[in-house]
Amino acid sequence: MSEFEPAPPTALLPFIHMLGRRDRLSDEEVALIGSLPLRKERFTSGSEVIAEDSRPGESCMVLRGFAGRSHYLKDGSRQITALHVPGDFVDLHAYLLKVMDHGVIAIGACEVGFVPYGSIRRVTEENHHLGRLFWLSTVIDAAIQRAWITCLGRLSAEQRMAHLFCETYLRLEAAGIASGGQFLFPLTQVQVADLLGLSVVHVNRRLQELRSTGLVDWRNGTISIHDFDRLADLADFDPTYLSLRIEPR
Amino acid sequence: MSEFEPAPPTALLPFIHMLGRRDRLSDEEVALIGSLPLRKERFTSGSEVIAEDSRPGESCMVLRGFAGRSHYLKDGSRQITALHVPGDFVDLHAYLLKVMDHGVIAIGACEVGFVPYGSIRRVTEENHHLGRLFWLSTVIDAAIQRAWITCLGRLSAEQRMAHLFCETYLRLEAAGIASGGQFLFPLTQVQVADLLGLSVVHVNRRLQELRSTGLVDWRNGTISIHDFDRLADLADFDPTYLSLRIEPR
DNA sequence: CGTGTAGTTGATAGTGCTCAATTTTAGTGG
DNA sequence: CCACTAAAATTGAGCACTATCAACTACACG
Repeated sequence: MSEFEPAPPTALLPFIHMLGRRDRLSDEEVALIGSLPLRKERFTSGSEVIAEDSRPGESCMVLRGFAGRSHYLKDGSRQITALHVPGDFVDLHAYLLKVMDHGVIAIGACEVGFVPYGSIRRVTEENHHLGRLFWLSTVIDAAIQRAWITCLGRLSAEQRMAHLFCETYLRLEAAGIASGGQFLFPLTQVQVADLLGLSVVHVNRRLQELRSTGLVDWRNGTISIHDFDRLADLADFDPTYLSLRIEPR
Repeated sequence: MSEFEPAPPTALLPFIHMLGRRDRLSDEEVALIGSLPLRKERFTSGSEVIAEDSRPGESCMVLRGFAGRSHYLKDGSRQITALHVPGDFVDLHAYLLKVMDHGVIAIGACEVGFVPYGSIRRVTEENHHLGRLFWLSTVIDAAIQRAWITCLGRLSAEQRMAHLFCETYLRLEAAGIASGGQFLFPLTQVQVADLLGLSVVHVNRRLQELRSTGLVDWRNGTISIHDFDRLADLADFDPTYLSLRIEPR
């Protein structure tokens, strides 16, 4: 980073880190991202960050902790359609969609930053490359969602859980906040059930089975992956869809 | 359309129609879309339009028929993660992702148009509004995928099928090629099973049940929805996620 | 020490899968 | 136009995976 550019706010580092794993960023671009006005807010687990069917005027980004996208059905059941980690510009989608087709909720304690649409527009029009990187971030979200569709459609409960653990680890690593196969994972089993389209009881039982393989453990809000390769193999996990390669975009 | 602008090629009308259901397009923008070079190609059912793991240099758009995104698993099973209808700019995603994390296949006989990345870049940089609309098209894809995640995670087999029928009808209507509750649907039951994450046998049995409700029928490659509202109610279908509203984007 | 949440266990039922066979439909060449 | 063939749709039987319901335990917090 040039000594003449001010350092971006610490809160934005995971986002910059995440983009930096996908393409080169110029100093000017880093500064431009740093210039985004950011309204920070904290949420307790389960609370609503953005309401379904609302029309927000800002997009939100996860700064610390986890957030998710939630869909409620008529019968009261719920599906969490995405899990977002620090650095994810979660609601860039609504910048274009205008109306929320889903809610955004905090999963575990979570700090979120809100960026007004006007600033997003200014930055993307001012710098085409950055505009494409913002676009890229939504398109990576879509790729992750496709992987989840395959996961829910064709994998067993045990495989789905293993897949979630593999993916979450790599994404946290890409955001620069996990290494050595360990990461904080402050979800309840109910939340994991809603992520994986399973019942809590079944999540509990398959988790015990996964533990007994020795490949991975999840206790007290921490996941430890003891053998990533074999876990990935079990889950049919192929990280291509995370686009973790530096490419000119 | 201004009498001084040349009409866009017929092949692009579904795309223009689809965008026109989401925002107003100026004559100039329609002309700019019409200026995109389009290499057309036909595919027979099941053939590969774009290979998984490849690095294409053009994005493809469905002109006629259906296309889908496919994921193959190690054990040979397959999940189709998206169904695309005429007007869908399917592989705008790869414009940013660079490497295909999935394949694109023809579902039924299908005509596809290929647009080189250079032209996409030119158009989106030349006209910021059109750039946002291209972005929007990928973000709507993502919204549809989220709805599918909920569908696979929380709905019964019968509901999933009903949901697919409701969604496909509205999308075809938005592309200007379906009305009156009827549309061509040249999929095999195997393909529907791979879309819904079910076995063929089960698709067949639930389909018979759906038929017996009288709400919908699917025979000889044609779907007839006899009571959309009740079918949508059965499927817990809410079209919000399709963004079928004209908004300044 | 009481209360609430999260995690765990048992028992039972249901939904959807697999395997295997049969019927129907569509396409092909004679 | 018919016989032949392959693909698609359908049916039956048995089984596996996952859900539901209802307790019960463990732990954190005031």
